[in-house]
Amino acid sequence: MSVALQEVRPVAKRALRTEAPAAVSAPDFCRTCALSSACAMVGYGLPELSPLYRLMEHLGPYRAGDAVFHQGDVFEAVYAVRSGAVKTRQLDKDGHEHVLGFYLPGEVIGLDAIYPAQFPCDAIALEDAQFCRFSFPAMSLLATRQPAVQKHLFRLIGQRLGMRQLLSGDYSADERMAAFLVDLGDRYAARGFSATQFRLGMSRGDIASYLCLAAETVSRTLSRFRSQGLIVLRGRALVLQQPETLRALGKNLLAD
Amino acid sequence: MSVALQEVRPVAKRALRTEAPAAVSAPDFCRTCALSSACAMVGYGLPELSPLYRLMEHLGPYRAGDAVFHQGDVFEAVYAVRSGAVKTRQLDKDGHEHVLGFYLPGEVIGLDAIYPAQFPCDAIALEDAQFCRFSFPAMSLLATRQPAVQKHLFRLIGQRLGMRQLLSGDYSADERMAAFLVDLGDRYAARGFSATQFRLGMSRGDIASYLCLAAETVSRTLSRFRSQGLIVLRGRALVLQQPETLRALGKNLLAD
DNA sequence: TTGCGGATTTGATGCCGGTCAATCGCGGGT
DNA sequence: ACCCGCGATTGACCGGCATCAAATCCGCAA
Repeated sequence: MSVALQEVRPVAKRALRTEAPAAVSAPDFCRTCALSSACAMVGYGLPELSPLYRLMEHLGPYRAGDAVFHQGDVFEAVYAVRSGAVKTRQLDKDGHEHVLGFYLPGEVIGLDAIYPAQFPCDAIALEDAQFCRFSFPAMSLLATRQPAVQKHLFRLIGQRLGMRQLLSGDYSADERMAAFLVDLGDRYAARGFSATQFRLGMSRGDIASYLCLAAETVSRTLSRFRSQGLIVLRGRALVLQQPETLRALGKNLLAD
Repeated sequence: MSVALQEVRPVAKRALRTEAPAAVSAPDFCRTCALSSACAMVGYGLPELSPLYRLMEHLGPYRAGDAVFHQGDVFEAVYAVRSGAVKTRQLDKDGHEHVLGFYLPGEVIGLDAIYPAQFPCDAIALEDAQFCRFSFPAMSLLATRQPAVQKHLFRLIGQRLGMRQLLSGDYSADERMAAFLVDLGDRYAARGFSATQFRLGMSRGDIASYLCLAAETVSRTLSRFRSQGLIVLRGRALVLQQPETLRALGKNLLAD
């Protein structure tokens, strides 16, 4: 069975180095990264950008359970996932965990720390993972010189905002679960993987926290989806058998 | 009894006109506006900004129930509330309304439309209201030349993002309601009004939709808060009698 | 002032999903 | 291969909030 999350690793090993501006031969990973446009601005021989050459650096590998940054850390950079999978989570004042999001290769973590300039959450690797770290001051500066980068940043932030708004409605467990699965599939597809076969990198408890449900409800809902033939599920390996039925179920939570 | 929302109107009538760059005599309203820094960049005699003189224009007055913009409209501008109060709402694919937010004088609407460049919601005046409209392309351009404006924009967007994340947790009706009241008070205070005495400009149904509760639950919760001495409520006129108790109740939903 | 319609409050009832608890299954380490 | 332990599943039960319904309040206009 396909294991999408793991297929990324070999590719990521030959990812772009800022010191080696191998423009044309940028690896597959970078082509699908959400920050590729900012990245492309670096190392393409624009003299006025030379102070920004150190905009990006590589981080990792991290092991499952490691934190990339912690709640309360000063915000100095955003992170693009190069390989692996990550969750962000908040500990509330009573110590309860709330998962804010999951991030796949090519996606960007940390944008919600712009205000108030410190991270509102921990970022925890769900499996072995690597990252590209982008200094945010440097990126802001780049944005003032390259309107395309500024536009891209606005876009990335706005995207997260829209997603959050949807999740804050009052929806049933079925709607949330269906939308979650379809959204994951769509995001895998956007990064070049299968939209219907992938591995859930996170525990049932993480999913539950993200969707504001109990872990038992997640489990029950998935079991029912399976008995209805909507999905095939063995452990964390998932196949969406009827993605359009699921999409219809979650339509109010999905953009478009 | 103090009626904060209405006290804004007389002030707003002498608000800044772009055609009359009366720098020093900017009225009280502009001093507390969330976009004042961007506004201040305009009309302060910086020659290189001359093409941006038309960045801002006045809109209104609108009547209660009027829409400032509609779901699906192309995103070309953001709007600062000059007077009155506004809600933004989304109609889902089944036609059910979901209130996304309420906006007081000095606050900014429309930032969540940056991506995908169209408004995800209607903006509806809750009472008579006036606005300042800021062309977003012009403001983006200004941001590339004035890093302070760019920073401010990032900050405003990030602020909304943080607020959304909180509301998407699973909290009880009491927590949501208490946090809602305290947040409103804090926001009035930030704009120079009383933090403990104000008028609820929106219906119970609007509050319910915003907090993902039923209107009856909102009513019952408020009644209980009243019987516990936490608030005094007559119709839509509200006094927070024990703001710190309320703040403690809603602590997990409130920033800081 | 009176009368109307919508908003709000209050009550009765039911359901979805949370909680508690027991069992099962799988993966890792020895 | 065999445990061991945590994650996942399944069942039983319960509670908070939605829903349905009815009464009351309030603003507005004639």
